[in-house]
Amino acid sequence: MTYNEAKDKFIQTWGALGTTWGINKAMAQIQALLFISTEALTMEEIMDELQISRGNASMNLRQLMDWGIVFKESKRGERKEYFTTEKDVQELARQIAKERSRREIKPVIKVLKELSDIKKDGSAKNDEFIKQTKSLYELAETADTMLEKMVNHKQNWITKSIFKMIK
Amino acid sequence: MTYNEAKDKFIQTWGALGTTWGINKAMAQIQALLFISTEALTMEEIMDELQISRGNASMNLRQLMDWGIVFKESKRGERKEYFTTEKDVQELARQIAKERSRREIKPVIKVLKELSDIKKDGSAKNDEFIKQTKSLYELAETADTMLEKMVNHKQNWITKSIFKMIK
DNA sequence: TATATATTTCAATAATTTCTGAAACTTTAA
DNA sequence: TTAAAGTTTCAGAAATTATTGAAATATATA
Repeated sequence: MTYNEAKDKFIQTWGALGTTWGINKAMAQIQALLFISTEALTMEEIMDELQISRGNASMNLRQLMDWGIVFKESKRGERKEYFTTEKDVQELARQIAKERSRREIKPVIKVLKELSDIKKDGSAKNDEFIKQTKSLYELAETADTMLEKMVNHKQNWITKSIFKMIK
Repeated sequence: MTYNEAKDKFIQTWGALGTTWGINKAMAQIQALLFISTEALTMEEIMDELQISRGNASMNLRQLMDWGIVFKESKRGERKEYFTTEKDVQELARQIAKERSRREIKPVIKVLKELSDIKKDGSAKNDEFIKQTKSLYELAETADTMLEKMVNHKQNWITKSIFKMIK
């Protein structure tokens, strides 16, 4: 496999993986491209490599920046902007975990708490509802707390704690 | 909030969460409905509760069964089938983790391994590609191994190991 | 200030995914 | 068998999501 074939396969694979996890293809592909690039790229270069439109590139770069995993760079004497991504996989994973927690998990936890707090009326279905939403709430809380610890832990936690985790 | 409002909100919230994680809304909602239900439901009841068509219900129930989180039950003397879901959240989480690993993570790990194995040619971009895909491969491997341990561990691992994990 | 360069926005369009409904199929029981 | 009840399949329709491209906006330089 040549470099270009490998590069292409990587970008395609990353885009497809993103899709199955609710992340739009272009967004995942832009990040993939930056991730293996030796230098920062311009929007023009990204559009060209991935064969996407200016608008698409612009919108997805903005989203990636909102996620905190892509950054703008200016080169002195140059008018246009250059883009890079977080290159450290641990940091990348942490940042993504942090954002997904903030955007998607935390709000759901809040709802689950509310819901499991409806008052008892003694009926079986009501009891079941409270029981089930409460246990879901507890699981989500625990999982999110774990994610949070991971997010706040700056050293490469994962390799260190894996065998400690389930003893 | 009345029981019915709460129930509705739960189903909606669960459907919406599914959507952001690449799971189709009806599928998530059917699972939610079964999860809080005191008894097994027929397809008819599911269609009626969620206002979805027969085809939709049938297809998504099949998928949920393929994921191993919804089961068919037959009641003696009754012709139609009844559906239930896994009621234990830990087991539910385990099963979902197991399937996502098998379907989505493992295949990507395989590709990453292949890609990080392309031969060196000394060029900077080639070196960078190998370095980056390799570190992604290693992260994915470690995370997946962790997931696997979780999956194979039958007791409520999460509450037990959380504080052990990051010390 | 005017001009060129670069970026963002957004309405229109395209692509993809989901859903419907009816026909085909299966199963049970009379 | 035949009929009735239940389920699956799938082509077409609907809904949702992603993408384009051009106008509007912003920014730097002469």
